[in-house]
Amino acid sequence: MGHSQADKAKSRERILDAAAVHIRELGLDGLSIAELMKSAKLTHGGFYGHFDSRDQLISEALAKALSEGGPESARVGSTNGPRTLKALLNTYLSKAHRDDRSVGCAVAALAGDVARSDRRTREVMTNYLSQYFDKVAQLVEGDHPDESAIAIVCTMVGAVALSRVARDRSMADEILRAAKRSILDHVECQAAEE
Amino acid sequence: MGHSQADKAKSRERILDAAAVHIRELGLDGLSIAELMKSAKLTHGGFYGHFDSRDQLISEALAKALSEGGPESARVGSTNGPRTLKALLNTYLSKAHRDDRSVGCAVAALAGDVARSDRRTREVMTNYLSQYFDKVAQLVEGDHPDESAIAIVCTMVGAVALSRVARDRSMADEILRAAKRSILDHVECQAAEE
DNA sequence: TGTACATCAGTGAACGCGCGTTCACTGATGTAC
DNA sequence: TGTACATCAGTGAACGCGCGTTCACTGATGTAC
Repeated sequence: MGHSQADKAKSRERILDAAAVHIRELGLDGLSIAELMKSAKLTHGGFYGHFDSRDQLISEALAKALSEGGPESARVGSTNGPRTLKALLNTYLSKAHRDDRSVGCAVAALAGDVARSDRRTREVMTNYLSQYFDKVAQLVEGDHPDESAIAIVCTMVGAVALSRVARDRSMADEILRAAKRSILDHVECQAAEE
Repeated sequence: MGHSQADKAKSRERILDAAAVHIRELGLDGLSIAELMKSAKLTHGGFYGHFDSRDQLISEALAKALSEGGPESARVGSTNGPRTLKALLNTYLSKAHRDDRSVGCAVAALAGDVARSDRRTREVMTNYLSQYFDKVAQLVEGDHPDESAIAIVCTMVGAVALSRVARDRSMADEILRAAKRSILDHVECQAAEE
């Protein structure tokens, strides 16, 4: 085994990447360090050379998962993020996003888990939400863009979460469709008011 | 110890009541049978006299939690449930509902957990959602009450979940307020259109 | 260039612990005479 | 009414297991001469 700083940093990155996937698939409680280290092609004992504790890993993995965003979905405002509300909704409220939790939006997958978690983990998602609201606000017009943006994000997150619950395929699809239509109706309706 | 059927049924009910609270507080993974039985004033060995397995308990406890609804919130259409959309939102999107998960809406608390759960557990929440959408649809007017109702429920659930994540109190409150205002604006705006 | 040594990322056995589950037992109650 | 027995809800010790965490060790690489 080598021991350059660069190699160690790469291992840490590999663990974190795997963890960001694991938590979205299995939930915060579902991640096991032994399984995680297998995914990163390492033995479980090595974990504590990179992280102080499971809790620290979780909060860092959540940050990583959030930064990956979703299927281009959450990366609003980034260079290649969606430029319109409609484009955002088309990716965020897509069947592809619903069906692949492992690379999707961590808010939709983990909000319930994070609400029960420790201070640091909640802070990570809180900070992300705050920025995310702002970015979505830039995509909406009307008298209260900030208020609208918050409500739109609530609808988006709720829709993906509920669509993943529904065992009935047509109901699951209908949830995504209804949320998208309703959000677009809302902004059009408000625009017409002026 | 007695052994009448009535006594046994009462014990089972006590376990189920406690479980419905535990899962909302701790998540589906957070419930421990030993802790649960302590809450029900029994020893943990007795559990299997009432349930076949932890999984069976979870799906029944979820049904129980859902039927309890929330702080009068989810019991739309029941005798003492809210009669208007505004009344529903005032209870569902209240600080009291956000701050007491243990008796609140199980969808807001557990949608993410249930999405990762077994078939039976997902079915329980799916069936509940289907009925809930219908009940909310009865409270909205406009051209597409079903579609609107689904989107409204997504917004409500998302808002409570995100408000529970936010560590910043004012941000948490703002999420509830924005969701409420936005939903009411939406229905008014659509009504004005006609 | 070649050898001797120091470094330290990663290994894998071991730890105590709490989990879900099983089961032989207890003892209060209901039933039979 | 009083005694003997059957029932069975609940008890509590025990099970194997996987968890998070620790630690003495390994062995490939970098450095010194």
